[in-house]
Amino acid sequence: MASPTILHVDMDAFFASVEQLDDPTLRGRCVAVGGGQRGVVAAASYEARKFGVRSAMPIFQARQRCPHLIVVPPRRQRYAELSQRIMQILGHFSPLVEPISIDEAFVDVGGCERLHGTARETGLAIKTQIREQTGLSCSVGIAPNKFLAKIASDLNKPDGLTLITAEQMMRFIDDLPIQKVPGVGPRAQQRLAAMGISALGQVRGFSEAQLVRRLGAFGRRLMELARGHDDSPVVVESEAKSMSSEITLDQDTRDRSLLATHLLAQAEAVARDLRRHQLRARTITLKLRSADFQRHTRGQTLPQPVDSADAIYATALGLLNAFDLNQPIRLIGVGAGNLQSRQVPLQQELFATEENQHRRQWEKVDRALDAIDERYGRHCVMRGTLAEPGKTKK
DNA sequence: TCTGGGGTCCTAGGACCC
DNA sequence: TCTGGGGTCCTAGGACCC
Repeated sequence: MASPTILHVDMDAFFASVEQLDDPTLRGRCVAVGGGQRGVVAAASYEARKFGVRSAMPIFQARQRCPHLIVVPPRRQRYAELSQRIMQILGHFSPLVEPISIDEAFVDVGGCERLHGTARETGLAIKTQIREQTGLSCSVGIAPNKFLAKIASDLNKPDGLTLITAEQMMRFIDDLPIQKVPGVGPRAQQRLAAMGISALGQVRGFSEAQLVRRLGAFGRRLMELARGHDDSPVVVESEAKSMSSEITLDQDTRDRSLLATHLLAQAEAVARDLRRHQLRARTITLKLRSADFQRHTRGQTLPQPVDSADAIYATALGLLNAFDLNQPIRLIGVGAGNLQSRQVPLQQELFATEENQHRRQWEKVDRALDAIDERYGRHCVMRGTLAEPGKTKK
Protein backbone atom coordinates (compact mmCIF):
# COMPACT_ATOMS: atom_id res chain seq x y z
CA MET A 1 0.00 0.00 0.00
CA ALA A 2 1.15 3.51 -0.77
CA SER A 3 2.95 5.19 2.09
CA PRO A 4 1.98 8.72 3.10
CA THR A 5 4.49 10.93 1.30
CA ILE A 6 2.32 13.78 0.05
CA LEU A 7 2.29 16.88 2.21
CA HIS A 8 -0.23 19.68 1.97
CA VAL A 9 1.03 22.87 3.58
CA ASP A 10 -1.64 25.45 4.33
CA MET A 11 -0.89 28.79 5.95
CA ASP A 12 -3.17 29.68 8.88
CA ALA A 13 -5.45 32.69 8.19
CA PHE A 14 -2.68 33.88 5.92
CA PHE A 15 -3.56 37.51 5.08
CA ALA A 16 -4.80 38.23 8.61
CA SER A 17 -1.72 36.61 10.16
CA VAL A 18 0.58 38.69 7.98
CA GLU A 19 -1.17 41.86 9.14
CA GLN A 20 -0.79 40.79 12.77
CA LEU A 21 2.84 39.95 12.12
CA ASP A 22 3.63 43.36 10.62
CA ASP A 23 1.55 45.37 13.07
CA PRO A 24 1.95 44.15 16.66
CA THR A 25 -1.01 46.25 17.79
CA LEU A 26 -3.25 43.88 15.80
CA ARG A 27 -2.06 40.78 17.62
CA GLY A 28 -4.63 39.08 19.77
CA ARG A 29 -7.38 41.19 18.21
CA CYS A 30 -10.24 40.59 15.82
CA VAL A 31 -8.86 41.38 12.38
CA ALA A 32 -10.38 40.98 8.95
CA VAL A 33 -8.54 41.67 5.73
CA GLY A 34 -10.82 43.07 3.07
CA GLY A 35 -12.71 46.22 2.46
CA GLY A 36 -13.93 48.54 -0.15
CA GLN A 37 -17.42 49.96 0.10
CA ARG A 38 -18.99 46.68 -0.93
CA GLY A 39 -16.23 44.31 0.03
CA VAL A 40 -16.08 40.90 1.64
CA VAL A 41 -13.71 39.33 4.14
CA ALA A 42 -10.66 37.87 2.40
CA ALA A 43 -9.25 36.46 5.62
CA ALA A 44 -10.22 36.63 9.30
CA SER A 45 -7.94 36.24 12.32
CA TYR A 46 -8.77 33.36 14.65
CA GLU A 47 -9.92 35.89 17.24
CA ALA A 48 -12.48 37.18 14.73
CA ARG A 49 -13.54 33.68 13.74
CA LYS A 50 -14.71 33.11 17.32
CA PHE A 51 -17.39 35.69 16.57
CA GLY A 52 -18.45 33.88 13.42
CA VAL A 53 -16.51 36.05 10.98
CA ARG A 54 -15.68 33.97 7.90
CA SER A 55 -13.99 34.61 4.60
CA ALA A 56 -16.28 35.65 1.73
CA MET A 57 -18.65 37.23 4.26
CA PRO A 58 -19.69 40.82 3.43
CA ILE A 59 -17.81 43.27 5.63
CA PHE A 60 -20.95 44.89 6.99
CA GLN A 61 -22.16 41.48 8.12
CA ALA A 62 -18.81 40.72 9.73
CA ARG A 63 -19.04 43.99 11.66
CA GLN A 64 -22.50 43.04 12.85
CA ARG A 65 -21.17 39.80 14.24
CA CYS A 66 -18.04 41.34 15.65
CA PRO A 67 -18.52 45.04 16.48
CA HIS A 68 -14.88 45.62 17.49
CA LEU A 69 -13.60 44.07 14.26
CA ILE A 70 -10.58 45.83 12.78
CA VAL A 71 -10.82 45.83 8.99
CA VAL A 72 -7.50 46.14 7.17
CA PRO A 73 -7.15 46.64 3.41
CA PRO A 74 -5.25 43.87 1.65
CA ARG A 75 -1.57 44.32 0.72
CA ARG A 76 -1.20 41.78 -2.04
CA GLN A 77 2.37 42.68 -2.80
CA ARG A 78 3.41 41.85 0.76
CA TYR A 79 1.53 38.55 0.76
CA ALA A 80 3.11 37.57 -2.55
CA GLU A 81 6.55 38.36 -1.14
CA LEU A 82 6.02 36.10 1.88
CA SER A 83 4.44 33.45 -0.31
CA GLN A 84 7.62 33.33 -2.37
CA ARG A 85 9.73 32.91 0.77
CA ILE A 86 7.52 30.06 1.93
CA MET A 87 7.65 28.29 -1.44
CA GLN A 88 11.43 28.63 -1.35
CA ILE A 89 11.54 26.98 2.06
CA LEU A 90 9.41 24.11 0.76
CA GLY A 91 11.81 23.76 -2.15
CA HIS A 92 14.59 22.88 0.27
CA PHE A 93 12.73 19.74 1.30
CA SER A 94 11.83 18.39 -2.12
CA PRO A 95 12.13 19.40 -5.74
CA LEU A 96 8.47 18.45 -6.13
CA VAL A 97 6.57 21.49 -4.87
CA GLU A 98 3.23 22.48 -6.39
CA PRO A 99 1.92 25.87 -5.29
CA ILE A 100 -1.87 25.78 -5.58
CA SER A 101 -2.59 29.27 -4.32
CA ILE A 102 -0.77 32.12 -2.63
CA ASP A 103 -0.86 30.31 0.74
CA GLU A 104 -0.98 26.61 -0.09
CA ALA A 105 1.22 24.01 -1.70
CA PHE A 106 1.67 20.29 -2.13
CA VAL A 107 5.07 18.75 -1.49
CA ASP A 108 5.93 15.21 -2.56
CA VAL A 109 8.63 13.89 -0.23
CA GLY A 110 8.68 10.36 -1.64
CA GLY A 111 12.31 9.30 -1.90
CA CYS A 112 13.55 12.14 0.30
CA GLU A 113 13.67 10.09 3.55
CA ARG A 114 17.44 9.81 3.60
CA LEU A 115 17.82 13.56 3.46
CA HIS A 116 15.03 14.79 5.70
CA GLY A 117 13.66 11.76 7.55
CA THR A 118 10.09 10.48 7.53
CA ALA A 119 7.21 12.48 6.11
CA ARG A 120 6.14 13.42 9.64
CA GLU A 121 9.63 14.60 10.50
CA THR A 122 9.72 16.60 7.28
CA GLY A 123 6.35 18.15 8.08
CA LEU A 124 7.56 19.23 11.51
CA ALA A 125 10.78 20.63 10.06
CA ILE A 126 8.80 22.61 7.47
CA LYS A 127 6.60 24.10 10.18
CA THR A 128 9.64 25.07 12.24
CA GLN A 129 11.46 26.66 9.34
CA ILE A 130 8.43 28.62 8.15
CA ARG A 131 7.89 29.91 11.68
CA GLU A 132 11.54 30.81 12.17
CA GLN A 133 11.99 32.48 8.81
CA THR A 134 8.65 34.26 8.46
CA GLY A 135 7.07 34.32 11.91
CA LEU A 136 3.96 32.64 10.50
CA SER A 137 2.26 29.36 11.35
CA CYS A 138 0.89 26.77 9.00
CA SER A 139 -0.92 23.47 9.15
CA VAL A 140 0.39 20.36 7.46
CA GLY A 141 -1.54 17.35 6.22
CA ILE A 142 0.25 14.16 5.24
CA ALA A 143 -1.37 11.30 3.36
CA PRO A 144 -0.77 8.77 0.60
CA ASN A 145 -2.34 11.13 -1.99
CA LYS A 146 -3.06 14.78 -2.66
CA PHE A 147 -6.77 14.58 -2.01
CA LEU A 148 -6.37 13.21 1.53
CA ALA A 149 -3.34 15.37 2.32
CA LYS A 150 -5.45 18.44 1.62
CA ILE A 151 -8.27 17.19 3.80
CA ALA A 152 -5.78 16.31 6.54
CA SER A 153 -4.20 19.76 6.74
CA ASP A 154 -7.61 21.16 7.60
CA LEU A 155 -8.22 18.81 10.53
CA ASN A 156 -6.02 20.44 13.16
CA LYS A 157 -5.94 24.11 12.35
CA PRO A 158 -4.19 26.29 13.29
CA ASP A 159 -0.59 25.16 13.67
CA GLY A 160 -1.48 21.48 13.23
CA LEU A 161 0.07 18.41 11.71
CA THR A 162 -2.13 15.50 10.72
CA LEU A 163 -1.08 12.23 9.19
CA ILE A 164 -3.41 9.78 7.50
CA THR A 165 -1.77 6.39 6.99
CA ALA A 166 -2.69 3.93 4.27
CA GLU A 167 -4.33 1.74 6.93
CA GLN A 168 -6.52 4.58 8.21
CA MET A 169 -7.41 5.78 4.73
CA MET A 170 -10.59 3.85 3.97
CA ARG A 171 -12.08 4.34 7.43
CA PHE A 172 -11.41 8.01 7.00
CA ILE A 173 -13.02 8.16 3.57
CA ASP A 174 -16.13 6.32 4.74
CA ASP A 175 -16.98 8.98 7.32
CA LEU A 176 -15.78 12.05 5.44
CA PRO A 177 -18.64 14.58 5.10
CA ILE A 178 -19.24 14.97 1.38
CA GLN A 179 -19.01 18.77 1.46
CA LYS A 180 -15.40 18.46 2.63
CA VAL A 181 -14.43 16.94 -0.70
CA PRO A 182 -12.75 19.60 -2.86
CA GLY A 183 -15.01 20.27 -5.80
CA VAL A 184 -18.23 19.62 -3.89
CA GLY A 185 -19.86 23.00 -3.45
CA PRO A 186 -23.43 23.89 -2.54
CA ARG A 187 -24.88 22.64 -5.84
CA ALA A 188 -23.15 19.27 -5.85
CA GLN A 189 -23.89 18.80 -2.17
CA GLN A 190 -27.56 19.39 -2.88
CA ARG A 191 -27.61 16.88 -5.72
CA LEU A 192 -25.76 14.30 -3.66
CA ALA A 193 -28.11 14.86 -0.71
CA ALA A 194 -30.99 14.11 -3.06
CA MET A 195 -29.33 10.75 -3.67
CA GLY A 196 -29.03 10.19 0.07
CA ILE A 197 -25.28 10.80 0.09
CA SER A 198 -23.83 12.79 2.99
CA ALA A 199 -20.51 10.97 3.44
CA LEU A 200 -17.93 10.05 0.82
CA GLY A 201 -18.12 6.32 1.60
CA GLN A 202 -21.80 6.25 0.57
CA VAL A 203 -20.78 7.13 -2.98
CA ARG A 204 -19.64 3.53 -3.43
CA GLY A 205 -23.25 2.41 -3.02
CA PHE A 206 -24.02 3.81 -6.48
CA SER A 207 -22.87 2.86 -9.93
CA GLU A 208 -20.49 5.09 -11.79
CA ALA A 209 -23.14 5.58 -14.48
CA GLN A 210 -25.59 6.91 -11.89
CA LEU A 211 -23.02 9.38 -10.59
CA VAL A 212 -22.05 10.53 -14.06
CA ARG A 213 -25.68 11.06 -14.98
CA ARG A 214 -26.19 13.38 -12.02
CA LEU A 215 -22.80 15.06 -11.74
CA GLY A 216 -21.16 14.76 -15.14
CA ALA A 217 -17.45 14.06 -15.32
CA PHE A 218 -17.10 14.95 -11.66
CA GLY A 219 -19.15 11.87 -10.76
CA ARG A 220 -16.38 9.66 -12.08
CA ARG A 221 -13.80 11.53 -10.05
CA LEU A 222 -15.94 11.24 -6.94
CA MET A 223 -16.17 7.47 -7.34
CA GLU A 224 -12.39 7.26 -7.66
CA LEU A 225 -11.93 9.27 -4.48
CA ALA A 226 -14.48 7.14 -2.62
CA ARG A 227 -12.43 4.09 -3.53
CA GLY A 228 -9.29 5.75 -2.20
CA HIS A 229 -7.86 6.22 -5.68
CA ASP A 230 -6.12 9.51 -6.43
CA ASP A 231 -2.96 9.22 -8.43
CA SER A 232 -2.81 12.88 -9.50
CA PRO A 233 0.85 13.85 -9.38
CA VAL A 234 2.45 16.83 -7.69
CA VAL A 235 3.12 19.12 -10.66
CA VAL A 236 5.89 21.69 -10.36
CA GLU A 237 5.36 23.91 -13.38
CA SER A 238 1.99 25.14 -14.46
CA GLU A 239 1.45 27.90 -16.98
CA ALA A 240 -1.16 30.54 -16.49
CA LYS A 241 -4.24 29.97 -18.67
CA SER A 242 -5.79 33.39 -18.23
CA MET A 243 -5.21 36.76 -16.67
CA SER A 244 -7.80 39.30 -15.68
CA SER A 245 -8.60 42.48 -13.83
CA GLU A 246 -11.97 43.40 -12.44
CA ILE A 247 -13.54 45.83 -10.04
CA THR A 248 -16.79 46.19 -8.19
CA LEU A 249 -17.91 49.77 -8.49
CA ASP A 250 -18.80 51.83 -5.46
CA GLN A 251 -22.16 52.44 -7.07
CA ASP A 252 -24.03 50.69 -9.84
CA THR A 253 -23.93 52.60 -13.10
CA ARG A 254 -25.12 52.70 -16.70
CA ASP A 255 -22.64 55.39 -17.62
CA ARG A 256 -20.80 53.93 -20.59
CA SER A 257 -17.98 56.46 -20.49
CA LEU A 258 -17.35 55.67 -16.83
CA LEU A 259 -17.33 51.96 -17.61
CA ALA A 260 -14.96 52.61 -20.52
CA THR A 261 -12.56 54.41 -18.21
CA HIS A 262 -12.40 51.36 -15.96
CA LEU A 263 -11.91 49.14 -18.99
CA LEU A 264 -8.91 51.18 -20.08
CA ALA A 265 -7.25 50.92 -16.67
CA GLN A 266 -7.97 47.22 -16.58
CA ALA A 267 -6.70 46.67 -20.12
CA GLU A 268 -3.46 48.34 -19.07
CA ALA A 269 -3.18 46.13 -15.99
CA VAL A 270 -3.83 42.95 -17.95
CA ALA A 271 -1.48 43.97 -20.77
CA ARG A 272 1.27 44.72 -18.29
CA ASP A 273 0.70 41.36 -16.65
CA LEU A 274 0.89 39.60 -20.01
CA ARG A 275 4.13 41.31 -20.96
CA ARG A 276 5.66 40.62 -17.57
CA HIS A 277 5.03 36.93 -18.21
CA GLN A 278 6.17 37.12 -21.84
CA LEU A 279 2.71 36.13 -23.00
CA ARG A 280 0.16 37.20 -25.56
CA ALA A 281 -3.56 36.53 -25.55
CA ARG A 282 -5.84 35.62 -28.42
CA THR A 283 -9.14 35.82 -26.56
CA ILE A 284 -10.35 38.94 -24.79
CA THR A 285 -13.30 38.69 -22.44
CA LEU A 286 -15.52 41.39 -21.06
CA LYS A 287 -17.04 40.49 -17.73
CA LEU A 288 -19.99 42.32 -16.26
CA ARG A 289 -22.11 41.81 -13.21
CA SER A 290 -25.43 43.61 -13.26
CA ALA A 291 -27.27 45.07 -10.29
CA ASP A 292 -29.31 41.86 -10.03
CA PHE A 293 -26.00 40.04 -9.48
CA GLN A 294 -26.28 38.17 -12.78
CA ARG A 295 -22.95 37.55 -14.44
CA HIS A 296 -22.50 38.25 -18.14
CA THR A 297 -19.47 37.52 -20.28
CA ARG A 298 -18.76 38.45 -23.88
CA GLY A 299 -15.65 37.24 -25.56
CA GLN A 300 -13.85 37.67 -28.83
CA THR A 301 -11.06 35.59 -30.27
CA LEU A 302 -8.67 37.62 -32.38
CA PRO A 303 -6.85 36.41 -35.48
CA GLN A 304 -3.54 37.31 -33.84
CA PRO A 305 -2.53 37.27 -30.17
CA VAL A 306 -2.03 40.64 -28.46
CA ASP A 307 -0.25 42.07 -25.43
CA SER A 308 -0.90 45.79 -25.79
CA ALA A 309 -3.30 47.78 -23.66
CA ASP A 310 -4.53 49.42 -26.83
CA ALA A 311 -5.58 46.20 -28.53
CA ILE A 312 -7.14 44.76 -25.39
CA TYR A 313 -9.01 47.97 -24.69
CA ALA A 314 -10.30 48.27 -28.25
CA THR A 315 -11.61 44.71 -28.20
CA ALA A 316 -13.19 45.00 -24.76
CA LEU A 317 -14.76 48.34 -25.63
CA GLY A 318 -16.27 46.84 -28.77
CA LEU A 319 -17.83 44.10 -26.65
CA LEU A 320 -19.12 46.65 -24.15
CA ASN A 321 -20.63 48.80 -26.90
CA ALA A 322 -22.52 45.77 -28.20
CA PHE A 323 -23.92 44.99 -24.77
CA ASP A 324 -27.37 46.22 -23.82
CA LEU A 325 -27.25 47.94 -20.45
CA ASN A 326 -30.74 46.89 -19.43
CA GLN A 327 -29.59 46.89 -15.85
CA PRO A 328 -27.09 49.07 -14.02
CA ILE A 329 -23.65 47.48 -13.74
CA ARG A 330 -21.98 46.71 -10.41
CA LEU A 331 -18.83 44.97 -11.65
CA ILE A 332 -16.74 45.31 -14.76
CA GLY A 333 -13.64 43.39 -15.76
CA VAL A 334 -11.39 42.36 -18.63
CA GLY A 335 -9.86 38.94 -19.10
CA ALA A 336 -7.22 37.61 -21.45
CA GLY A 337 -7.24 33.95 -22.37
CA ASN A 338 -5.97 31.58 -25.02
CA LEU A 339 -2.46 32.57 -23.97
CA GLN A 340 0.67 31.84 -25.91
CA SER A 341 4.33 32.58 -25.48
CA ARG A 342 5.71 35.76 -27.00
CA GLN A 343 8.43 33.66 -28.62
CA VAL A 344 5.92 32.60 -31.29
CA PRO A 345 6.33 35.12 -34.10
CA LEU A 346 3.29 37.00 -35.34
CA GLN A 347 2.39 36.42 -38.95
CA GLN A 348 1.12 39.91 -39.53
CA GLU A 349 4.43 41.40 -38.47
CA LEU A 350 5.62 40.44 -41.92
CA PHE A 351 3.41 43.08 -43.43
CA ALA A 352 3.74 46.83 -43.10
CA THR A 353 0.07 47.73 -43.14
CA GLU A 354 -1.23 50.95 -41.68
CA GLU A 355 -2.89 49.02 -38.89
CA ASN A 356 0.39 47.40 -37.99
CA GLN A 357 2.18 50.69 -37.88
CA HIS A 358 -0.46 52.01 -35.53
CA ARG A 359 -0.12 48.90 -33.40
CA ARG A 360 3.64 49.16 -33.29
CA GLN A 361 3.46 52.72 -32.12
CA TRP A 362 1.25 51.73 -29.22
CA GLU A 363 3.59 48.87 -28.43
CA LYS A 364 6.35 51.40 -28.06
CA VAL A 365 4.23 53.36 -25.61
CA ASP A 366 3.60 50.17 -23.65
CA ARG A 367 7.29 49.27 -23.53
CA ALA A 368 8.17 52.76 -22.37
CA LEU A 369 5.55 52.58 -19.64
CA ASP A 370 6.85 49.15 -18.62
CA ALA A 371 10.34 50.57 -18.28
CA ILE A 372 9.18 53.51 -16.20
CA ASP A 373 7.08 51.24 -14.00
CA GLU A 374 10.09 49.05 -13.47
CA ARG A 375 12.29 51.93 -12.45
CA TYR A 376 10.02 54.23 -10.52
CA GLY A 377 7.16 52.01 -9.46
CA ARG A 378 3.67 51.54 -10.76
CA HIS A 379 1.28 54.37 -11.53
CA CYS A 380 4.12 56.84 -11.73
CA VAL A 381 2.94 57.62 -15.24
CA MET A 382 -0.54 57.07 -16.53
CA ARG A 383 -2.80 57.98 -19.37
CA GLY A 384 -4.56 61.32 -19.13
CA THR A 385 -7.92 59.60 -19.30
CA LEU A 386 -7.06 57.66 -16.15
CA ALA A 387 -5.69 60.55 -14.13
CA GLU A 388 -9.18 61.71 -13.29
CA PRO A 389 -11.30 58.58 -12.92
CA GLY A 390 -14.84 59.04 -14.07
CA LYS A 391 -13.99 61.48 -16.82
CA THR A 392 -13.33 60.45 -20.34
CA LYS A 393 -12.64 62.82 -23.13
CA LYS A 394 -14.97 62.54 -26.03
C1' DT B 1 -24.95 48.33 3.58
C1' DC B 2 -26.20 42.20 0.40
C1' DT B 3 -22.76 39.25 -1.87
C1' DG B 4 -14.26 40.83 -3.78
C1' DG B 5 -10.87 39.56 -7.03
C1' DG B 6 -8.13 36.21 -9.07
C1' DG B 7 -8.31 31.94 -11.03
C1' DT B 8 -9.65 26.68 -12.97
C1' DC B 9 -12.52 23.32 -15.15
C1' DC B 10 -16.87 21.62 -17.28
C1' DT B 11 -20.94 21.88 -20.35
C1' DA B 12 -23.52 22.74 -24.30
C1' DG B 13 -24.79 24.62 -28.67
C1' DG B 14 -23.50 26.38 -33.18
C1' DA B 15 -20.23 27.01 -37.01
C1' DC B 16 -17.42 24.85 -39.97
C1' DC B 17 -14.72 21.25 -42.18
C1' DC B 18 -13.87 16.73 -44.13
C1' DT C 1 -35.40 16.15 -50.98
C1' DC C 2 -35.27 14.05 -45.97
C1' DT C 3 -31.71 15.79 -42.97
C1' DG C 4 -24.48 10.99 -41.54
C1' DG C 5 -21.07 11.80 -38.22
C1' DG C 6 -16.88 13.04 -36.17
C1' DG C 7 -13.49 16.63 -34.84
C1' DT C 8 -12.26 21.28 -33.65
C1' DC C 9 -12.97 25.94 -32.56
C1' DC C 10 -15.67 29.52 -30.54
C1' DT C 11 -18.88 31.48 -27.24
C1' DA C 12 -21.61 31.93 -22.86
C1' DG C 13 -22.61 30.41 -18.62
C1' DG C 14 -22.09 27.78 -14.29
C1' DA C 15 -19.76 25.61 -10.37
C1' DC C 16 -16.07 25.80 -7.60
C1' DC C 17 -11.60 27.20 -5.09
C1' DC C 18 -8.67 30.40 -2.18
